[in-house]
Amino acid sequence: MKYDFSQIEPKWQDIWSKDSLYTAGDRPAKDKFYMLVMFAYPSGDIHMGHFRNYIVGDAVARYQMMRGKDVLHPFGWDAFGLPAERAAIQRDLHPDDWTHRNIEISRKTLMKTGISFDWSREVISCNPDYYKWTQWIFVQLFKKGLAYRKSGQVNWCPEDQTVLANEQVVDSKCERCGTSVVKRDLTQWYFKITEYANRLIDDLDKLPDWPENLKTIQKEWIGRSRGAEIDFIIKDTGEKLPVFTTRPDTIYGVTYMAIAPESPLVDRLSLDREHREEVEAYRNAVQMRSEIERTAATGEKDGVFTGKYAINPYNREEVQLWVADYVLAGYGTGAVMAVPAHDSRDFLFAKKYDIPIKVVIHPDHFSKLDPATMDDAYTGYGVMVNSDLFDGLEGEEAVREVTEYAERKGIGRGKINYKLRDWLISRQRYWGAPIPIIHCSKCGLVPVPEDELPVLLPKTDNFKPKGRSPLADVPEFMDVTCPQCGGEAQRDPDTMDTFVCSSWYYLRYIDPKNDCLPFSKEKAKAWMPIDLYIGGITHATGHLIYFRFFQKFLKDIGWLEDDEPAKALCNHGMVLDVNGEVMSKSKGNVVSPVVLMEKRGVDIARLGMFFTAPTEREVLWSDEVVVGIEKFILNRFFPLVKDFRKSYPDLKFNFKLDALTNDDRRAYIRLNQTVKRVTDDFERLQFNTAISALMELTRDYKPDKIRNDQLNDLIILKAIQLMAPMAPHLAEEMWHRCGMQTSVFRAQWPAYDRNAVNFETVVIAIQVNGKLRGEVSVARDSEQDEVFTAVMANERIKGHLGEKEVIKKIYIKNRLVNLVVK
RNA sequence: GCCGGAGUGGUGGAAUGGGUAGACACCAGGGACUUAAAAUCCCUUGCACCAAAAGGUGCGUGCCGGUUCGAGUCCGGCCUCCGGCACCA
Repeated sequence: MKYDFSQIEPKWQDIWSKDSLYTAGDRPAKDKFYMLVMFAYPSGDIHMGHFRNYIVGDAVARYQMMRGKDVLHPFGWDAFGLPAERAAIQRDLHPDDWTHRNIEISRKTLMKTGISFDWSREVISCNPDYYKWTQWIFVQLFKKGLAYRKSGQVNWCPEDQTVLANEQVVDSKCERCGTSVVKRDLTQWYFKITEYANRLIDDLDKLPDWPENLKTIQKEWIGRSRGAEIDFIIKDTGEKLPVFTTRPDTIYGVTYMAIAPESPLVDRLSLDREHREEVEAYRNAVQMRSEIERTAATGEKDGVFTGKYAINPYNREEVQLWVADYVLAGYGTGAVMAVPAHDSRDFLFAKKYDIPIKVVIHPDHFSKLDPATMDDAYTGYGVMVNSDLFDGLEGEEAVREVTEYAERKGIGRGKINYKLRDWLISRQRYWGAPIPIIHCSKCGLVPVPEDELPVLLPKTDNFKPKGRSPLADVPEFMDVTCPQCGGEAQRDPDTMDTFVCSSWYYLRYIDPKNDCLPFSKEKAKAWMPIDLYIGGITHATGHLIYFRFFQKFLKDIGWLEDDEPAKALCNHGMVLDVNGEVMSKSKGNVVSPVVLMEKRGVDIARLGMFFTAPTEREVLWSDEVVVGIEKFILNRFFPLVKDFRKSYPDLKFNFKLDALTNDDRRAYIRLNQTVKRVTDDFERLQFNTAISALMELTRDYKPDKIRNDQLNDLIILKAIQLMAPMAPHLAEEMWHRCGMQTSVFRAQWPAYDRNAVNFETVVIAIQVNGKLRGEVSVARDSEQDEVFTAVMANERIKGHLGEKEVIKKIYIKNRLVNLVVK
């Protein structure tokens, strides 16, 4: 019996499409399930990693469909951005042409995989009907003061000739091209994501179905720390010098202060000539150092004395004011109070420059620290000493008291700081959504009126990167009149980071054709939140934070109801080559799913992927992975249809166990066990074990022993249903060969008969002193006494017991017996 | 350095609330069918040892200890690998 996938697959794909099997309604009529897979870059045809991502989503979508849910399972293209633009330039094509052409190719490939995407909702982020709303969201952010311009040091990629967000810089290199980034002083657009830092951390607790490790990564990235800001005073100028500290309880141990070299504070110090020269020389030297050199935490600390002093507001003590490389300009206030006795970095620095070390915390009431013998700082909490009226206070209480004192005296305040920086979203590239702002010399920054959106990206030949925005050299784009005063004005020449486009696509899917709104609130209310979101962990600190931020913002301005966009998140493992290496074009080790699909069929490829490892684990892919599963499908599973007896049983019927022969009863119980196992496995996305359960069912199914025709047919039909989410074409074909008229995906997911998941007899393990010594077969749920009688009759057990005394008997029903002997 | 996660046969992996470790596969070996091969089917397959055999014994989930009648699973201490953060005051 031949499984002719090349004929079967297109046949069903065609029928499913004609029957609109995957088309979701505007509002779900019953229980809904929003199944989302990550937005795809159309920078090349799809590869094994995409394939894996999408088949997992597909299996879930189909399973939920069969469970009777209304399923929304959309797909779309993250079509703006560097990868697409770079690919286009390499081929000497316009990004617009190349992107759309490539989407065509990739879409065709995807359609061949039979994935249940609702293509009627496809979204392409570089099309004006989409980026109109990306711009609309920008305007909303701008109106709330959450989109703003500021100047400062930014990361610049010399290769891509554009600025990058913090999240796009990995190990001081451009995440995309690997070029070392440099710092530049530029005025750029930012989204004030820091405003949401607290909620972005706290709301993680509302997400029990997100992976723990991902939540930890996000928490650390946002990096919340609680402490206090304390105002020191610069002697002579009298200027306030606020510093952030998590340890106000060490305030009396401050022996110097340090300012970041880049900090503008340094310029305002009015240094004497000698010190000014030294400080400037130091600042220049620091500028020359590479980012890597500077951030190597193990590296030497160095700095230069400014000749100035700062006054500690608690004890009026004057301490030296230094400029030091280890202080970061971008965190806190760009200056620190240094407590060498209780901070390791300050300790190293003080040792190097012979600055006093003053102990103000003792670990407890009995031990004392001696600065002369310390070889590192003591950084734990302890008892405050040498601290005036605070002496004797301990730990967090000490922190609280010192902070409250500052607030009372107006010399400081409690403060929470974050590592998270605002999100730099402007790019000096062509291929992105134009920033909808007009620069007017009279009115300043004026947002493009909403009824004039979108600001169309002109299809110019002037798109190559050159270090400044290509659009700046397109006068017909740049020159406009100011919407407020009507005077001559200029458009903003920058485009938005693609991560902006991909921060709200999940909402556009809900209402993809809406001309008047980004999406309808009612439809969003009906479909949101996303029930399961599947994608790689690579987006942990980027997209997966950004899209949570957008959700919260849109909720705040009344467009959404939930704090969080996605209830559950699944990170699938990577697909590597046989040697465990990442597949990449440059290495030439990319395995395309297309070749495999053409050779063995989509469903075999899918099952091979599912069977080889659980979803979250990485997979070393080779074609051998499909060998076992292919044999199973071709020789065992597909041929089940020829054993079908056309009795057409009611799929909801539960047999009475007494009415069945022994063999039939066993087969019936086996079936119900399998339904239960596969259902449980689907709930936790463990497709590998679902497949092995079906293999066992098939192995144990012996048609010549089954007397009851309805039972026989029930087994076959339910096995097909259980297989359907993973191997849709195969299952649909088998379903119809058994004479079923409607789609297997419209049939209800099998329920199991609760009275028939256990056999009447169980095999119980017999242990002596915890060691397995034999087995005994007894009736299910037997009482302790009967079981022990059987155990004691066992010859092998007798041998092990010998003359010894049984001092304890343990009986776990239906599992084991343990005899403790002496 | 800090924070997560993981270490199970030759390989991919099972074991879902402490309860028969190795399900289901791959690979390998043996056999059947065949003129032969492929395909297919059947058997063996954690390691070591004892036995002619039936079978039995010991060891075994990274290492060392603990709790328990019983530990892959819980606790403590290490080792290795992977991921994240990395001068964040």
